[in-house]
Amino acid sequence: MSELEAEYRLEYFETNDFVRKECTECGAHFWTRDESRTTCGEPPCEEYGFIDNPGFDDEHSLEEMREEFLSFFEAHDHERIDPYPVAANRWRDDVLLTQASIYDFQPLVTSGQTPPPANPLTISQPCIRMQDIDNVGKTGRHTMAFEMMAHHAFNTREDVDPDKYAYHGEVYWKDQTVEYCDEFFESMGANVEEITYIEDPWVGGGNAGPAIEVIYRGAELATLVFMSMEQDPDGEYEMKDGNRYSKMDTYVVDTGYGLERWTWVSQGTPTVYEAVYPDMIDFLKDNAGVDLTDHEEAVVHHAAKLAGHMDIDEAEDMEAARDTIADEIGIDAADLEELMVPLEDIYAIADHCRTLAYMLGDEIVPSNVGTGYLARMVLRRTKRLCDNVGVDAPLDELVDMQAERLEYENRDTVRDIVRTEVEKYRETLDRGSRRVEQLAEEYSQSDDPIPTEELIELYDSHGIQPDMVEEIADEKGASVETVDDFYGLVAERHDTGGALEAETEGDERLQDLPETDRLYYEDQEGTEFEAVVLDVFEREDGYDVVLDQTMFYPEGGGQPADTGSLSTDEATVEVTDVQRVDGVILHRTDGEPGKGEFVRGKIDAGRRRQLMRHHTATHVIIHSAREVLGDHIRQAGAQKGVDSSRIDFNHYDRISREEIKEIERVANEIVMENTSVSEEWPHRNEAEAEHGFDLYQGGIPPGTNIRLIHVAEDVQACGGTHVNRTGDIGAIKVRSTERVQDGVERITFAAGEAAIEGTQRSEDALYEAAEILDVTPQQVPETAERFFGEWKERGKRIEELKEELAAARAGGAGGGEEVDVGDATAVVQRLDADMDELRATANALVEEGKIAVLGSESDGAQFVVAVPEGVNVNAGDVVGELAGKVGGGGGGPPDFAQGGGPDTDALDDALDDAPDVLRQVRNA
RNA sequence: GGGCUCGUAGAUCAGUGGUAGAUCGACACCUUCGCAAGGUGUAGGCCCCGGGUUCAAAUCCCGGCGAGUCCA
Repeated sequence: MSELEAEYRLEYFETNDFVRKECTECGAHFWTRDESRTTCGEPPCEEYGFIDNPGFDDEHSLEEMREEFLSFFEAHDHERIDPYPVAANRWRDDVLLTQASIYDFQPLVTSGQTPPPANPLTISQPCIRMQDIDNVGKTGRHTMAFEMMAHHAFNTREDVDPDKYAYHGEVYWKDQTVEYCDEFFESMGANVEEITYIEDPWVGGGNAGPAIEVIYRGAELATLVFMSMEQDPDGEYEMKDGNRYSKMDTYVVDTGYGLERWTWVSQGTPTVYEAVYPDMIDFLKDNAGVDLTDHEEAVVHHAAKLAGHMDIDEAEDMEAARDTIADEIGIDAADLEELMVPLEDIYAIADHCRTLAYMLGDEIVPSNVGTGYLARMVLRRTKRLCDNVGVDAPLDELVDMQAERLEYENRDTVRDIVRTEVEKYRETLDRGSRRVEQLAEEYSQSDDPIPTEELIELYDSHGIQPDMVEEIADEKGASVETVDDFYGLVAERHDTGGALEAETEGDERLQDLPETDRLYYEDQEGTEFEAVVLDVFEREDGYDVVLDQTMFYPEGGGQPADTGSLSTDEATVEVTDVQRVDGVILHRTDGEPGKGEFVRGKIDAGRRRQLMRHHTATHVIIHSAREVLGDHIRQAGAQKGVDSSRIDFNHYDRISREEIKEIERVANEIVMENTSVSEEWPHRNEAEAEHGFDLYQGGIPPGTNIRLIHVAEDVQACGGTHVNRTGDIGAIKVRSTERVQDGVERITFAAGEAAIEGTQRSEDALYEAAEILDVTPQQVPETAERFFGEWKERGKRIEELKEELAAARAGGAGGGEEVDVGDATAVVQRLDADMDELRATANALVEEGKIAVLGSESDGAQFVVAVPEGVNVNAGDVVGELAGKVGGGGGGPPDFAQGGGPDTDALDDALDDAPDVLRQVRNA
C-alpha cells in the first residue's frame, strides 16, 4: 500500500498549504488544511457534526442539491448527461442493478473500446443497493435507493497509439479532480478548513487505483477514485486485496458524491430520511395515524440525534444502542422502541417506494427471475411494512408519489404494474395462510411444534415468511420449532454442483488471420460471390474454411448461419455452419477446398430469404407489441428460424387473444405499407442521443459506430440481414404465445411462405374436424360443444342403466350359480361386462345379503368379489386366489376386492373352483 | 438459468395403487308474515394433456402444458 503513497502527493495539496497527517485513532493518512487536526474525521474516529448544525449556507431539497451539483460542473466545462436505467443488466451481463455511476460506462467505455457519451461529463445516476435492505429506516443513514452525483473523465496515456482506443489523451487527472471537489464545497458555503481528504486505495472488479475519501463534519460526502491499474501477476503494485496490479493504457476519473448525504448535511436533520422524503413522511404518518405529542416529538428527535452521533452501521447496532440512548434521555427502552418502530417502518416505506419508482419507471417488469425478482421482493417487503404500520393508502399511489417527483412519464403503467403485483401478492398470502392454518391445526392436535422442515418448505416453495407462520400457528394454538440460521438452511437447499463449461481453446493460427470482409452487409440480397481460401483448419467432423471475404452470414443476433456451397473448378464442398470468431469467419464444410484456391461461394437463397423475412418480421413484431401492450415491452431474447421464429419480451400479464390479434394487425399493417428497411452506421453517441437506450434490444455492440436498422418507425442496433422493404416479408402470422417465465412472454410467429403454410396447417385441422362432424367450419365450436355435452349425458345415462341392470341381475334375472358357503349364500357368475358393471352388480348382490363372485372376459380376465357385512369371508383373499389362476393378481379391502389376469382361457375353470375357494377362505 | 411445490365439483381443498369425497356456493323443497339462519334433498367431475408400468393409475414413472415460490 505504501507503494501508492507518492500517488497522493498532489501539487494541489502542496500549493494550497495542505498537510499530510496520520489519524491518531485509526492510523489512516489524510490531508487537511488544519495543522492542529489529529483524527481523520470519519466515524468512528469522530462523530457526526452536522446534525442540528447544517454544514452549508442554505438548506437544499433533493432536487435543488442535484441541480447545484450538475450546474456547478456544467459551468466547469462538463457536459451534463441523462442518467442510465437502474437496470444495469441492459448493457452488461455481470450485474443486475446499477450501483454506481461508473457502472454506466463499464465495460466498453472504461476499457477504451467505445467512446464515452461526453468527456468530461457529469451525471446524477440513480442507484439501488439491496445489500443494505435490512438497515433501511433503522440506522438513520442507510437508503436502498440513492443518486450518485458524479463527474467522470476518460484518459489514455499520451504514448499509446491514438487509433488503439476510442478516446485519446488526458482530459484531467488527480489535481484537477481534488480542486473541483474543494471548489464545490466552497461554493456550497462549507468551511474548507474542516474538510479532510483520506488516502484510501480502491480495488474492485479487476481494476484498482488510488482513491480519496472526502469527509466533512463526520460525513463521507465524496469518494474520488483514480482508476488506473488492472490485475496483473507481474504488476509492480500490491493492493489491499493481496493481488498485484499494473498501470493501464487508459485511466479514468471516477467520482461519487452521495446526493442524499449532501442534502442531509445541508439540512442537518437527525436522519437522512427526514431530509430526503419530508412530504412523503408527513403523508405516511398522517395516513397511519402516527400522531406524536410535542414531548414525544422531542424525545424522537433527541434519540435520533444521539443515534446519529453513534457508530451505527447495521440494524443490530441500533438495537444494541437503544438501551444506551433510552438511558441517556431518561426513558424506558421499551417505550422508546414503541415510539421508534412505526417511524422506522415509515422511513423504510418512503425509501422503498422511491426504489420501486426507479425500477418500474425504468421499465423493469416484476418476475420470478433477474431484476424482475428484485423488484417483486422490494414491492412485497414494502407492502408488508405498510400493513405493519397501518398505512392503508394503496401502494400504487405511494409509488406514484415518488414516480411523479422523479418525473417519470410512464406513471400509468407503473401504477398498473403495482396494482397487478399487489393483487398477486394478496393471492399468494391467501394461499399461504390457508396452507399454514391447515398445518397449524394438524400440529396443534398432536401437540408437536411445526418442524423446521415444514417452515423451510413453506418459505422455499410457497413464499411464506416464518414469522407469518408463527403468527397463524399462535392463533391456532400451535407452536413453531425455532432455529437460528433459517435462511442458511434455505440456502443449503439450493446448493448446486455448478458444472463448469469447457472453454473453447483458440487457435493460434486463427489470430494471425485478417478479419473477413463481410459482403452480406454490402449486398444483403446477394447469394453468390468469389473469394480466396486463406486457410483451412481440420476439425473432428469436417473443416473450417477461412476466406478473404464472404456472403455467408455467421450465426449471430439470434439469426442462424447460412448454408450453401463453395466450389473450385474441380470440386464442390457443402457449407453446413458458419461462425465468427474475433472478426474471422469460419465456414464449416464437409470437404477440403484447398488453401490458396479461388472459390465460388453460393448460399442457399431460399433459406436465407426466409431468415431475412423472419429477422425483419421480428423487428416489426416487437414494435407492434410495444404499440399494443405499452412502452415497457423490451426484447428478452429471440431466435429466428426458417419455418418460424420466436421472440421473448417482458410483460407483466398474460397476453390475451384480443391483444395478439391486435399485434398481428399492426404488424401486417406495417408489412402492407411496404416502407423501406434501411441501414446506417452512425456514431453511437448520436444514435443514443436520438433514439435512447431502446436501441439495444438485442445487446450492446462495441465500437464507435454502430449499425442501425430502421423498419418503419422502429430503430434497433442490429447485425442481422434484412429484406429491402417491409412488403418483402409477405405476411406475418402469430402462431402461439407462451409464458416462458413469470413476466416474460414468448410469441412464436411465421413470416412469408411459412406464414401461409402455418395458416394452412391450422385450417387443415379445422376442415378435417368439420368434415368429421359433417358441419361447416364455422359451426365446429358450437357442434363440438353440443357433442361434448351429449357425450357427458350419455355417460351418465349409461351409469344409471348399468345400475338398473345390476339390480335386475341381482334380483334373480341374471341366472348365476348360487352356492352355500356355511350360513351365507354366494352367487358365482360370469358376466362379460366391464369393471363398472361388475362392481355395480356386486354391490346389488351384497345389498341382498349375498356374497358376489363375478368373473368377466373383457380386456383380460377380471374378477370382482364383494362380501356383505357380518359374513366372515375376506374378499381380497378370494380374489387373490382366483386371479392367480388366470396368471395375475388382485386385492382390495376385505369387503370388496378386484383383480384379474391375462389368461382368459382359464376364466371358467377359475369360476368353477370359486365355491371351493370360498369355503377354503372361510375355514382359514 | 437452476431448485422446490402444486394442478381433483363453480370456489377452497381431502383422497399414498383397489367402488372419486368434504366444506362453501348453486338449485329445489321444508320451517317463516317476510328476511337472516336452520333442516332435507338434488344437480354439478375428460381427477390438466399424452405416453409408460400394472390384473388394476386421480394415485407410481417419463414427457408436455398451466400455475406458484425460492435462489443466482
